[in-house]
Amino acid sequence: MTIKDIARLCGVSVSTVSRVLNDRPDVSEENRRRVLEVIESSNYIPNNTARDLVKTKSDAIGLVVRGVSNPFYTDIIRAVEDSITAEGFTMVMQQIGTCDDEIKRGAMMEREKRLRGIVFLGGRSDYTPEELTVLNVPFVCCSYANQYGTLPEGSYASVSIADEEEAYRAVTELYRCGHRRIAALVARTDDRAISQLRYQGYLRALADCGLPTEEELVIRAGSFDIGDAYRATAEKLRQEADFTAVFSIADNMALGAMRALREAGRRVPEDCSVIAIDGLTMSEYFHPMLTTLCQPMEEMGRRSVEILMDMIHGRGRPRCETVRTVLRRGASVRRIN
Amino acid sequence: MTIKDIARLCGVSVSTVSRVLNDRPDVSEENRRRVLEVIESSNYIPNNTARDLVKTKSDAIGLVVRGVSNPFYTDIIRAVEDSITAEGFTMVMQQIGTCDDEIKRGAMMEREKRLRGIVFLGGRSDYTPEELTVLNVPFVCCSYANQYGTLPEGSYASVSIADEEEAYRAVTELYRCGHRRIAALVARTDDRAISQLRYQGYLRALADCGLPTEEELVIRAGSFDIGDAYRATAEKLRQEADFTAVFSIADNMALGAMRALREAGRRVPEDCSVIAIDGLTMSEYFHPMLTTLCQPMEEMGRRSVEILMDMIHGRGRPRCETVRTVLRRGASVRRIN
DNA sequence: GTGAAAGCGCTAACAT
DNA sequence: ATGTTAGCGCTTTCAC
Repeated sequence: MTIKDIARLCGVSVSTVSRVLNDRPDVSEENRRRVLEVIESSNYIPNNTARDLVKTKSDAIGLVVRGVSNPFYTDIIRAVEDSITAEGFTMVMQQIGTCDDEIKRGAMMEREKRLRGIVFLGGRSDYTPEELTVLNVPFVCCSYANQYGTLPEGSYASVSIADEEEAYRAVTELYRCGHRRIAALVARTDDRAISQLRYQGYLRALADCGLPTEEELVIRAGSFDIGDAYRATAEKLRQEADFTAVFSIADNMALGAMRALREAGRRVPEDCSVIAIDGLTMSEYFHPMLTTLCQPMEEMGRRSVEILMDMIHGRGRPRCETVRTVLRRGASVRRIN
Repeated sequence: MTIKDIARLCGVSVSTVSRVLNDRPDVSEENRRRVLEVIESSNYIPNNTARDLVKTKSDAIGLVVRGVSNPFYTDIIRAVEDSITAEGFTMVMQQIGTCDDEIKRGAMMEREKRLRGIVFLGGRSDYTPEELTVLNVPFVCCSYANQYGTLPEGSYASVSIADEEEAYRAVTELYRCGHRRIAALVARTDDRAISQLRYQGYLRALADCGLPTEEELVIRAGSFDIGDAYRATAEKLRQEADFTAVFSIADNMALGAMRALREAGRRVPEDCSVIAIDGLTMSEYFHPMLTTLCQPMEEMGRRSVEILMDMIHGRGRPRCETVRTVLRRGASVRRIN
């Protein structure tokens, strides 16, 4: 069933049918009604492929997700998908490994799929202007930004929290509660992305509080995976590392750490406090409830798509939005002063 | 950059370039090399849209996810996406609400996107042959099956656990541990899908164990959402319902229930045991560790795509695979006999 | 082995 | 207001 068949069935030309299909005004009411009727009764659905071809563009937005093991992305993916669909576009999602280059993969998808835009979830924060030249459609970085300042103002879009500052805030919160031996649970300290940024916030907070930086206090999990965090924390505890609080760069990792603490006989928060950043729903159900800086995930997904749409429709330059976290006080942090 | 440009650059015809692009044998080695060279150096990527149009089919597999709030789907979505990409196809994902009709949405997508196949995640279990006629491409039901037997053998494909039986198994496990007052935490009892099937398994188990069915023992959450499960359980506890164990139809819901129990002053498992079905990674990190029947999620996603590929490539009829769960004993169930 | 040409289903001038 | 027609970029006969 093609547009031709509909045209024949209605006794009109294909252009008339096409006009009805695209809600053009220049069709007589009578013809419009007839065409609509036939379309309805024949169950006709236009071939998007043909439409895309002639318009030399599709209705697809690519979502490139880097690092699959973080449940933090789940809610964002949902919000992104919802928004994209609500805007009349289609989401094509592709996951890539932590070692893959999201820009290259995005560029591939862009051309193969004739994408109209791309949302990157969880990428590096230090793109160079040169490597971005392969991208010819608007894109927006969701949940991370160019926080190393390697890109000129206005040349890219992002929606994220201020990772370094929020980490700083979390750590000083522990300091205010009297903690002086504060450990950091990180994925890596050199990923040029979220983990490194939050680690830097941790370091700055320690410095500002007049606390020394010690390798003993850094728990390196290697990834954002809950199991890795659990094992790394367990190992650190086995070495009898001395700390009264843990700042985890992610909720997910904090939950792994809490199990390790528990199994090592250290109660949270009596023997060790835990604070994290992310605000997973799940964290509210743990015992003790995790104290965490909540990212507005639904909003972040939504805003990302809004910015992308503005760019696609030529409304304004790319812009970077920084959203604030909200401290959700659970019961995993104890005052000790 | 189109195929024409490449042809011109190489001094050959578009057909020759097309042949090279599609790995046809009938091209001279010399031409092939030249074309490949130019393609490489010019960064040319074929327009998939045009290819799809002429082949009257795309490389897209649709993933229709129904009910967004269940973290159980996360891992499956990942496995499905990985497998689809590995097979050289593209995943187009669409989420739909619990009230939407997945078959209708699938049919829409099928035609708009020229899908080659569809994976349904979380649908009803009682399709009629008639309503499936709108689907003209192979599809596979992932994580649920036609367990009401409304479809003729060999007319659909699925990968799932035997929901009713696994629920039966979970409940009898509680019985064996001495529990006689066993509550069921369900989403609904009439959704013609997973919740109802597992509830039926619960009922059968009670009957076989000679235990009466009581409304007092049914906690109706209305959805699979953790918050709904938490609230429903809290409400049931406020009514001082009398039970020593809870069978939750999903891990996620069990975690909500455990918080409600804790807040009501009931310790798990000392005062109340909890068992569930799903096997979320997260459940291993809760305290007490949740005892649950684990579904092989990664395998389920992978197998679904394998079956779909077989159907797309005309290898064999649709088939239904039932996978077994594995009991992961946590610490949430206590023997009381 | 290679090229010319006819479409795939649709949109968008352009003509009427 | 409506119809005619030329492509969009590619694959695939069908000649040569």
